[in-house]
Amino acid sequence: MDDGDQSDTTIVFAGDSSWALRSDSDGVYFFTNHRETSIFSKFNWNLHPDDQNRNIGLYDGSDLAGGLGFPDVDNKCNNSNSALQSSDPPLRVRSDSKAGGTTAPSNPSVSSCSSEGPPEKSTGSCRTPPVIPNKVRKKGQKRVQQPRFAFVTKSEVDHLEDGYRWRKYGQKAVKNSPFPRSYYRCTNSRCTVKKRVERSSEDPTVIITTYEGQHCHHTVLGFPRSGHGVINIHDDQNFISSTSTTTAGQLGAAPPVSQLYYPKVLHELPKDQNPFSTIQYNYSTHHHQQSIPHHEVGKISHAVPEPIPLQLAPTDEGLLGDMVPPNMRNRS
DNA sequence: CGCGTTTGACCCGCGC
DNA sequence: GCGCGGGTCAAACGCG
Repeated sequence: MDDGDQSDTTIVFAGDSSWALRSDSDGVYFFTNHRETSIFSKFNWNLHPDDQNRNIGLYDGSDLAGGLGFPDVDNKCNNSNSALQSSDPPLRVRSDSKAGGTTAPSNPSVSSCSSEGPPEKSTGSCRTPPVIPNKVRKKGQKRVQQPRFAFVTKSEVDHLEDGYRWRKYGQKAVKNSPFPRSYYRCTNSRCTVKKRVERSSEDPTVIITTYEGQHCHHTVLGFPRSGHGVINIHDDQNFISSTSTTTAGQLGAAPPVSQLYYPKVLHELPKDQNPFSTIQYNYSTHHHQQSIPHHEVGKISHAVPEPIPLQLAPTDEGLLGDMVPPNMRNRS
């Protein structure tokens, strides 16, 4: 059984503002239309410039590094991206003796990851130093974080394969939730990307994966693989999110890897049939859906027959059938 | 032995 | 100032 063969994903661009967000789902990035493009570009979403309707291809099949929400390989560990620089998190350095250096780097950004700084003990992380001492940080200076976004994914497996290797560095109990939150770093020594994985307390079938930062390297395992994708953008003045449904199980020869790279086409579902309306509602008060035109779909998909939204691959049914919202069952 | 996970401790920001 | 919750560290441990 390919766990994770099927999942349904809501992609939320959470704010790259301060940490003082009440929750990730409240993370708001203030988008205007052109800034949407900008933000997508940050993550190297392959926006088609002629796409006037904010349709987004997950990747164009030629860009191995351009997986869903992941950057192209252009040494972003150096953070040449000025936008990232501006939002570089003044990551903390433990001020206790264990942390070793408490000296603030001349450049508080993570840009030094590629060359200087003592290699981290086990991961060789490019956090050089890994964090900035808060005691050095100017008083009142808000801790900012890198651009981040979250995938809200229906899945039984907590850790969704996304083509990158992650090292878990922490786990915390989440208040008002029986499910812990796990913290991961990219194992690439030059990569600063982190992600948090937690299961929704409201819907245990929902995995919330929050990515922070940009990968500066290729995926492993030859990601992304062939896929099929449409992202439907929902936005209001203060918010942008997107939704796609995915399936990997229908790919047959494809290993049970990332759901993220096997998005189904999500047709324009009536709102009352949208199984994720509840989830989306957490982020936005209203949506409008748009689908990638067929010619765009063709550019980014092959090998996957056009699925019906939320249709389960046969082998998925036993495991995931219960995850299908009642209003979406018996649709095939 | 290297790599990844676990887990308790620690630090910080924030609200009261 | 204190308590709480979130995020991180790092020693210990497990596994291949």
